[in-house]
Amino acid sequence: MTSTNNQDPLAVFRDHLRRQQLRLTPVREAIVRAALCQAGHFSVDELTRAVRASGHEVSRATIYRALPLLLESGLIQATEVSKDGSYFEASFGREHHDHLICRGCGTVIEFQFEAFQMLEQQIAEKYGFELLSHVHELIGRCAPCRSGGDAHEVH
Amino acid sequence: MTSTNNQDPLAVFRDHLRRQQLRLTPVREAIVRAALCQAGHFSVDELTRAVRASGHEVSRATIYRALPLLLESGLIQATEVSKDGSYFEASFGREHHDHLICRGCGTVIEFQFEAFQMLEQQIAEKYGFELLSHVHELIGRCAPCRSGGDAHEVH
DNA sequence: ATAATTGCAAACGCTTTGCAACCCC
DNA sequence: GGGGTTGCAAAGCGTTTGCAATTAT
Repeated sequence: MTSTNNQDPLAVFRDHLRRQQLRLTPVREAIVRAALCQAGHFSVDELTRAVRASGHEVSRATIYRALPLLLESGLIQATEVSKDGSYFEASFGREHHDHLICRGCGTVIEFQFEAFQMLEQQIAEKYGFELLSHVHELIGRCAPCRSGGDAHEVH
Repeated sequence: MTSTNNQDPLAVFRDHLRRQQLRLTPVREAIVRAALCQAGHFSVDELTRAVRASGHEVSRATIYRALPLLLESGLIQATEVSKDGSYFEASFGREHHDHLICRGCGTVIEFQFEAFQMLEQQIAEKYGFELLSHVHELIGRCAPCRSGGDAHEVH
């Protein structure tokens, strides 16, 4: 129950900016409004179009520069839509597993927990989906990184 | 219990290639070997370095062209490491939720299931992690796409 | 022999950044 | 008026692709 959480999101945003001596410009305001109006998930391009549709010229560069501010102030969050690709792992003959990842040093621990699979199956069925695959990653800080202070930066 | 599953991975790969009238070249063989030797997760660059370290000149382009073949033949899988960014959603005042995504039409359904959170917490503790966030996406085919045949391609 | 494979370099799409003009505070 | 903000265009980065030479079958 923080003080700003029940306020108008724009106030939250302005406070966040002020705390860093940054400015609330009309363009940024339009970006915030547009972002909050988005029904569900949106890409940078979709947000850009939405801002422009609201009558504000804006360059993609400005959107890109504003996004971190919206994220920091908690108005939006990165959806982490599963990005198939970029990383791989050998799977020949291996059991399925999910990942526990340390944000500090990048360590990846594999874990298996059948209970998850069953619950996932139930949810898929509930919505009439045929389940093909899933992404399940737990992101945290491992014991060494928690005590050791700053990140080690590996992977 | 398919016929090839217990064979040597290279045989699986060769079979897969042959089925499509593709060729097993020394370079591809080296790529397969290197991929299977990788301890855990690897990027395209890491794989390229590994192949080169094994004594084979190879261009990144060739690696990129070979990866789909390894994926199709089931020797490796895309890890889908959470790619923070690219997609966002408004989070101001919203409850946490996870996503059920249709591979056919891109529909995203949000779901909440407390049981997951508790299990995740348990796993994190088991490995001494402080849990910061998680990514949990179920990927499947929605009812319309299952019956309607081919994808609709939306989002 | 013939069609697949390869490396190179150019093209691509998305994101970041340097810079000069601009404008909020 | 000073320092943050913006747009533009250029640069980056990872991935894809056209092409001519090469090679597996």
